[in-house]
Amino acid sequence: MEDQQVGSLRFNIDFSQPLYEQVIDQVRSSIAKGEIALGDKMPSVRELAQLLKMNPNTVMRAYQELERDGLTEKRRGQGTYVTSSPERVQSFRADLAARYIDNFMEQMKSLGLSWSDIQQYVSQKSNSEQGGPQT
Amino acid sequence: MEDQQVGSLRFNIDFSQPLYEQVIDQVRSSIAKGEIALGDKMPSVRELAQLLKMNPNTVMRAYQELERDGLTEKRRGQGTYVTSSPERVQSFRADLAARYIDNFMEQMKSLGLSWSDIQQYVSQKSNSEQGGPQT
DNA sequence: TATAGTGTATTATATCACTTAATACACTTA
DNA sequence: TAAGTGTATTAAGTGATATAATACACTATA
Repeated sequence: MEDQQVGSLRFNIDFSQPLYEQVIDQVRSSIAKGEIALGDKMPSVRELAQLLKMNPNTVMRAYQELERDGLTEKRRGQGTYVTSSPERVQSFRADLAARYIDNFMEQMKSLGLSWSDIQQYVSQKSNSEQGGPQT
Repeated sequence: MEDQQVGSLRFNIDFSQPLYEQVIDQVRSSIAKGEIALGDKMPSVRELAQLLKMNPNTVMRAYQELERDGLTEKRRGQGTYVTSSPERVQSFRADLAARYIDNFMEQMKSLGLSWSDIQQYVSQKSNSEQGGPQT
């Protein structure tokens, strides 16, 4: 429930998922939404570990996956930086979106629901809320 | 990869998820799609365990959650049966669909994607395949 | 009344993912 | 030289998952 802030990064950590996955997801999201700028310096492993009250190894694990995804770059002795390449962010975003969508379509298929069923549900939902499904 | 069949139930078990979750998901799906009829007898705990090469306790765990969901009923000394109530199946299906959809919308939001972005992706995908996104 | 087949409960054990802890090393900057 | 980077290693603890071996109460049936 408690939000943690470090630089332009926000974190909201709970116990519903592995800690390293939550760090990955929330950094990803910040980059995808442009909340943290390309080329920006990330908090150091130790600094983030202390802030989020977790072990440096746990943060390391998250940082390593972010680098594998091409979203961050490491510079020896200097630190971790958000990639400066908008293309990498874009392609990662597209890949991840495709994965999410495919997974979702599988779930709908397992319930025997069609795409029009889904559209109907979403349009109902967006009418009962303000602003609709757009971010 | 190997499909297992017992009565009108099909199972495809791998090691990507906990075994009991896979049993739950696949029985749910069979009921939601009407592949197994309302009121039908389910395989016994021991029978399914032997077929799927897992421990009876693991199958039991799955069966208990299916009953909690209202999708099955147990009769002492007789066995486990699919519920005879179409209403229960419908309401469960709606609940689960809502959960899936909300989760999906959260994922899209975390990537900064709008509902129209998603529709565009899905319509592209259904054009490059046969039959479209309907089941 | 036996017997076999139901679901259920218990106890023990094993494995694996996740997490923490403590420490050390190589590199870069100041 | 000192402080701050990422990284690697070893050890330990916890909880979820799964198996194994039994045992019990209930029901249908021969």
